[in-house]
Amino acid sequence: MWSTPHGGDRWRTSGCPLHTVQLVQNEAMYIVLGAADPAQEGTGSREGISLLRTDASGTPADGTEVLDRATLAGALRRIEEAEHPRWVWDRTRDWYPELLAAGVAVERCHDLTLCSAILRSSEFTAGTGYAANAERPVMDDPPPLQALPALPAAPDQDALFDDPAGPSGADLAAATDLLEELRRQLEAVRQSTHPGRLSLLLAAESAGALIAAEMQHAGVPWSTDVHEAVLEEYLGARPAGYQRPEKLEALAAELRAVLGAPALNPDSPQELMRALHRAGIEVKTTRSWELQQVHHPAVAPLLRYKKLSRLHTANGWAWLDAWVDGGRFRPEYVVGGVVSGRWASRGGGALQIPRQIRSAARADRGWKLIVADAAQLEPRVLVALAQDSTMAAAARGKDLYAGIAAQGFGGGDRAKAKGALLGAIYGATTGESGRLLPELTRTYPRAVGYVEAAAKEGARGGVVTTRLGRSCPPPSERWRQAQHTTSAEEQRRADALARSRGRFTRNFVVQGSAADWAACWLAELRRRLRAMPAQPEGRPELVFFLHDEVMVHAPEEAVPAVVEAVEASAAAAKELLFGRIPVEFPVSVAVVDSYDQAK
DNA sequence: ACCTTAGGCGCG
DNA sequence: AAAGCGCGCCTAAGGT
Repeated sequence: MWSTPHGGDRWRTSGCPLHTVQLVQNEAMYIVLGAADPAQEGTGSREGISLLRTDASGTPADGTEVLDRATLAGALRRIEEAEHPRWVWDRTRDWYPELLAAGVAVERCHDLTLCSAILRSSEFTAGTGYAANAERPVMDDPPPLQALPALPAAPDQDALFDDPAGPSGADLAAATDLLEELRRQLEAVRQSTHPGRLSLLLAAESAGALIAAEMQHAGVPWSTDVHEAVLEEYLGARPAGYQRPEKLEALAAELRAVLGAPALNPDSPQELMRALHRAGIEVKTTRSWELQQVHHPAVAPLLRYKKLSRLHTANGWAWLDAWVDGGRFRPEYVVGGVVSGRWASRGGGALQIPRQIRSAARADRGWKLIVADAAQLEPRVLVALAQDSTMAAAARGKDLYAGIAAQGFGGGDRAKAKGALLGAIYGATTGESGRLLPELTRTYPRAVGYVEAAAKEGARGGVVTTRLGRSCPPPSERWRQAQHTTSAEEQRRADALARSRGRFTRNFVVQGSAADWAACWLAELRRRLRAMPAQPEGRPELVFFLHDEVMVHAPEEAVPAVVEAVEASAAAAKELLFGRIPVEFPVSVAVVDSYDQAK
């Protein structure tokens, strides 16, 4: 029986069966890659790559080896095949794209920069002194995204390591320094309050860095023809230069006529607002949802214009020119780009591919897309975190919200159940979900209590932590200053700031733990895909990942095995995070020719 | 001529 | 049907 009437750790969540899943392999040998250390090697050359072997505790196994840049890729391939090490480097994104371009893939790594960021802020390592010692130039935060030059659609990867100004060039850290940092990190994990969870998180994060580079290398198979056909259908023929497409211009003309504003530029919110007011349409903003409430002949063409204009500017011909090359869409994924552990992206809007154009993402002939997403991931993660037995019972089926409604919540209305639960996770205060919160709290005190506690901790300036140990940033100095004030006016501002931070931390524990789960899912799936035998056409490849959704491009013969791997990996991720608990994390899997056919 | 911010909207 | 979380990217608008 997994449910006991009161208190304590009611579910057995310890004893993650790490041996069943090889995400974390402690027996793996580490090989540190960095610059040859001039002091030790006496070469004085920064061109050489130094390679240090260590055992699983970070103790050097034998002497260093210095590799020539020109022969590096070949040497790494041989070592990878013979020794299956865990490669250690400062930043995966500095090494791996070039290795992939040279045809070298590695099984696993330890990304010192990403792991450093986690360990520095994690509450689990607060007592280890790691944070105080980690302030070293090589482990500094990556520069802000705006400071980085935008990448072209397909980075020129012809020449391996021949760019002296490249990231693995002159600023490469000495391997001996990196080894020292690795040992500090391993020690921090050992001394932490949850070594098992943290080592899992570091392994998953590092695997994510490998996967991000591999996905950018592979790209999403993308049909320019299909995309252009969609654009022509919605917008008309491709315009010359920077003109509006035909159908967009026609809508603009209609709008000008209906509003009696012959010079109106509908792209200008200010002009649009004035024209709407002159026509007697009293809106406070020009947002679509507000316009939808209004009955006026201008509304329909305006909404249509906005929709098409969005398609044209965000994912039109210019987007195709910039981001699709050689039949592949190659966005850049930024692992560690979101504090919650989600990935960010840069270029091409990879996290916002609109439904309108998803038909252009299509499998090669003889191949399929396997599109899988975790059903209602965040609510299920909350159930597991909070160990809410009542809600777990509602989560037995495939549809958690229907299960909650079936337990009588909201008068059995599924939409109300969904709204209330998501509202609790996001911190809604008004509207229907706000009104339903008391009932939700009465019915599921543990689940609601869990996010309420996180909100309370954040509002008082505290830090909260995900299941595997990723902690949110502390409040800024300005936030803390604002909290003790005397004037009533400033106190209201301070309270608003406190509530805002509360909503952030409330959501952080759920979104971040869901990201923990997804990272393990993805890493385990990659491991299983790599273990599959190659088909004559090639082997399955991960081509896309979006928070709780993955896409695999695979030869048809491999499809059943891929589907099985997707599902097994989801089950494995659950056990890795929570052990054997009575909560399922079902994935819905679609085998399709194009992305739009999936849900 | 550039850079930043705001409004708006796409995705989860 | 929309407020409450996390993002990126577009244009217009308001700076310097």
